Amino acid sequence: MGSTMPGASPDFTARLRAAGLRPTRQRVALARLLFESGHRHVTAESLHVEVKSTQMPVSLATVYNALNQFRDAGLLREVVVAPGRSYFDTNTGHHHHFFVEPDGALHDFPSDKVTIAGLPAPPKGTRLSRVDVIVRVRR
Amino acid sequence: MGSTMPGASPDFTARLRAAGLRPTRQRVALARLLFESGHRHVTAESLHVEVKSTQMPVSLATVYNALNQFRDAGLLREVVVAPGRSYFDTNTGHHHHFFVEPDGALHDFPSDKVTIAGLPAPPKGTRLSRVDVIVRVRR
DNA sequence: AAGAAATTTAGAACGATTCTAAAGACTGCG
DNA sequence: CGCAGTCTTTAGAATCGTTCTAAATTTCTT
Ligand SMILES: [Mn+2]
Ligand SMILES: [Mn+2]
Ligand SMILES: [Zn+2]
Ligand SMILES: [Zn+2]
Repeated sequence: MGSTMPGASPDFTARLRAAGLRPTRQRVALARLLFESGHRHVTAESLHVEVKSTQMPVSLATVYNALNQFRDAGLLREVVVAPGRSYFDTNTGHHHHFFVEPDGALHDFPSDKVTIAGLPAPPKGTRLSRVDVIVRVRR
Repeated sequence: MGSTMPGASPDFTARLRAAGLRPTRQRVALARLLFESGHRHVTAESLHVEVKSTQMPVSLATVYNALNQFRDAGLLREVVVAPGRSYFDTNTGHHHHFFVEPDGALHDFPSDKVTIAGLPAPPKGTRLSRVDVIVRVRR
C-alpha cells in the first residue's frame, strides 16, 4: 500500500506538483472533482456546493483560490459568457461554446470543423491572443 | 420655435417614444451622448462620468436603468467580454469585436467579410439566437 | 521532529449592479 | 391651464460575485 496516504490520488498529486502547486488535501479534492471524469464547466459557487458534499469540505475562498491558480497554471481556462459570473472550463484545448441563454448551460463544440475566414488584422501594436466563438441559443 | 422645450432634441424624443420609453430629460441626455455621434462602447460607470459633466447630471441608478431599458428596447446591445463588467454597444447591427486585453478597449469589426463555416447545429430543443466572435488581442 | 514557507479559513472588504421607497416629472384629460 | 394618475428618478441600502486580511493550520525540507 502507499506509504503515507491510503486511498490517495497519486495521479492528481503528481499533476498538481507538475503544475507547481502543493498537492494539499483541498486542491486534490477539487482536482478530483474537476478532472476525474469528462470535461466540465463549473462556477466557483457550483464547485463549492459540490465539494461540500464530500469527505473534504473546502471553504469558498479556497475554491476561488484554487480555480484561479489552476487557470494560471494552464489546467483550466476561464470562459466569459454572461456578466457577473465566471465559468471555468476543464477543456483547455481549442474549442468553442454553445451558451443556452435562460439556464446558463455551456456546451462545447470542437473548433476543428469550424472555419473562421476573413478576420481583419489585429489593431496596430497588438498580437492575437485567442478567438472565442460563443453561439447563443434559446429554448 | 418649439412649443414647450427650446433647445430640445426632437430626434431623441421621438426615438425614445417610438421605443415605448417616456422621453425624460435624463433619458434624452443619455440618448444624446450615446447616439448623436458614431458607434460607441460604454460601461454604466463611464457613461455616468460623462453625463455628470453635462447640464443634466443623472444618478448612477438612472444610468443603469436607462442602459437596461435601451437594451431591452433594442436600441443597444450588451457585450460580455470580461467578468464583472458589462459593455453596452450602440452598434446593434451584425458585427464582432476585438478586445484589447490589458486595457479593456473594444473595437468593432464588420461581420460581412467574416465567414464562419461548419458551426454545428444548436443543441436539441434550442434555436440560434446570436453568434458572438471575440478576438482577444494583447499588446 | 522542528523550522520555514505556503496554504487555508472566517469574516471583512470590495466593486458592480439592483432594490427600496419617497420625491419628482410626464401625460392625458377636463 | 390644472389636476390626477402613472411612470421615473434618486439616495441610500442591499445584494452578489469575488478578493483581501490576518491568524491558524498544513506541507515541505532538513
Ligand atoms: Mn478571476
Ligand atoms: Mn444587466
Ligand atoms: Zn468548454
Ligand atoms: Zn460593437
